[in-house]
Amino acid sequence: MADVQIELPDGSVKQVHSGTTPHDIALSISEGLARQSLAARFNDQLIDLTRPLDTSGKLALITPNSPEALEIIRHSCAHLMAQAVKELYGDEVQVTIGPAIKDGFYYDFYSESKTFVPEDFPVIEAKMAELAKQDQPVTREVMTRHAAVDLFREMGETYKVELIEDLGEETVSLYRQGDFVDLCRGPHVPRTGVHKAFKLTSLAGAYWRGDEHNAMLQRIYATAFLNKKDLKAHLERLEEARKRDHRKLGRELDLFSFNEEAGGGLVLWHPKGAMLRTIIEDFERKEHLKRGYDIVVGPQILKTDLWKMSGHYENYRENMYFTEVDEQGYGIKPMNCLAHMLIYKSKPRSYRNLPVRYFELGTVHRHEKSGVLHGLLRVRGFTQDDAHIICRPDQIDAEVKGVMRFVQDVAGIFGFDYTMELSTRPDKSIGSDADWEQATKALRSALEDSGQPFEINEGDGAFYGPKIDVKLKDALDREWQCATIQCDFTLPERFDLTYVGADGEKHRPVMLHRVIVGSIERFIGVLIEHYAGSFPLWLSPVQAIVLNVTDNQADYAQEVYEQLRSAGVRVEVDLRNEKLGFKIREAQVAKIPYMLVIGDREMEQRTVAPRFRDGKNLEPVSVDDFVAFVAAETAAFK
RNA sequence: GCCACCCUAGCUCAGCUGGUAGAGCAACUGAUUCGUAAUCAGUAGGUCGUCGGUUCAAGUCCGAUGGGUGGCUCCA
Repeated sequence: MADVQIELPDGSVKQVHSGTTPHDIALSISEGLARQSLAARFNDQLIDLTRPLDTSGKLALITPNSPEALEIIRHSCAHLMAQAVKELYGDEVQVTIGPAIKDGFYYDFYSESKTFVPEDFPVIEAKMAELAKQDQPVTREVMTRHAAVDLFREMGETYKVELIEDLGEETVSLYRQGDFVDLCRGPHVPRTGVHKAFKLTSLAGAYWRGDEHNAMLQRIYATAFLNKKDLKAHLERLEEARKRDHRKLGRELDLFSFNEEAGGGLVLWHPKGAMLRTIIEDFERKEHLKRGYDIVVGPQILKTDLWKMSGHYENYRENMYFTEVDEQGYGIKPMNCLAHMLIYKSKPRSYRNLPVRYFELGTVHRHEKSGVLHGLLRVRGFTQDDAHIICRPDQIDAEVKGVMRFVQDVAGIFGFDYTMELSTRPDKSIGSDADWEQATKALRSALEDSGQPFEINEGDGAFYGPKIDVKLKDALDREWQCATIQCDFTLPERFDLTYVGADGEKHRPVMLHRVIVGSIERFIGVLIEHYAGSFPLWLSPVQAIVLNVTDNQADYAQEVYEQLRSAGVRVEVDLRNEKLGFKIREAQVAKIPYMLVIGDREMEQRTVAPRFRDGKNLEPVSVDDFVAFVAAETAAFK
């Protein structure tokens, strides 16, 4: 048998016989290492511990401390769950796929007769624990495609058969533990006994291969960790995240509500929520004016014929609301671009006056499928901080960069981390190659200039142009698209937008659709979770509340309240005959930044004693000083 | 839209295998005037999402429908 050279991470080289496994090598180092190891990395490829090595190369053992460990454990745990399900429900259920995902794993099952319910979880978990306790060896075997197809067909696993047939490989690898066999690339942990900390978390429907025309599978979500302590910590984190759910906080802080008689996905903004909106809208108007945008306002409904001309009727009709009066059809706007185009078209344009930047806090309505509605994050009526930049082709680059800076500035003010994606030309698209190339280049160069990492979604652009998407995360780490910049070649064409160039001829401008926060509703939803409801002073719907200790200071407290209110501070006063501790608690629960306590001392000295919501008491200050403080903080977006 | 689950007082929740509803908080009333996260006592409040069915009898079982939750598909 030929020798091979195995280089270990510490640089040492072991001379071993071909066919030696990573497990053997681990054992030669120490028994503890061999016992702990879960898998191995050989020349940048993850392999099983029991995989014979027949070439020289670099080997690293994957132990629980390795970054890859969790993913391998979760993937293996998905097999354990499938094994348990097969043992419990046997031929009633077919297995499909079961990958590791962020924070856990899932497995999709198909069954005509068995419907999983949450009550099955403890039963499945118990079976998993039983199989883990048996510490069955997990073995890999390789067979030809035909043999594998025959095997799974015999077992009645038609989904596996389909997978193997579509794989197009001559040989496939299977993993076996006990009586359970699954098609899988691996690698897997060596024994089922590795699984000590797992929990089934939820049930969901999922289409086979993600296609809604396919069968609906039953997906069981679960999670697994290296040990029980990590699992417990993870479950506690989830619990914490649920506390900052914007739907819960929205009710508790009395910001907004929904009403089923009004309709799903239609937000009712209560006074405090509407205040928050107003603050953000005022901020938006100011920031847009600063950056050379013009504010415009379009109508809520436009004639159906116009939506036909724009292509929305053809491509977006099922998402639109229509109405008819006096035999004239109208469409309620799902986007703001049409009115902006008409404004542009209202008079001849010169190349000298481009770009035009039309900004509108435009309220749109889209009929979203009922199952996708989600608090403020996915609604049917929302207001976008929408703008359309109509420019010469040579101006795209500078305009896109300007928008990117705008996005970064705003993200910085709110303290958001975000991820960015560039989506390029899809198969079905319109516009010339040159247009696409120029626009994509402009977007890419703006992204590169931003200095932030970004991902590329090849072929994921809109049919009318490439786009940049910026995504923010909610409390549960789900990503929500907020800002987006899209190049559009279609609408200027369809609406015959032109400008007169230096040559006296008519030319076609380019249009950029862009939003900075996206939908105000969604943004506020994410914002609530981001701040866990404790908004910074400049955003707080109520910035301060005046609290008197006893009735004795009621008149002075009222006077302070009026003084603050007329100075522009968003302030409330609580003169109820309650103990101070009670009033503080209520203000605290309402997450009001400053409580201004007034007792006899403050009344005598004509001051207020501020208490911040973190519990810290500040030195008593005069009302004027407090007003100045609020103004300074607000100006600094604190 | 699809799959599963949920829907009891304003909120959070109890209500066993069917025998026409209960708590805490909030609200209201009264007493208490008390300096940094809950003073005490009392009162009121629900045709158990809606419609239909089974049953002598349904919050509890069945069906439909509305809304919601977690996903899938789609998307700001």
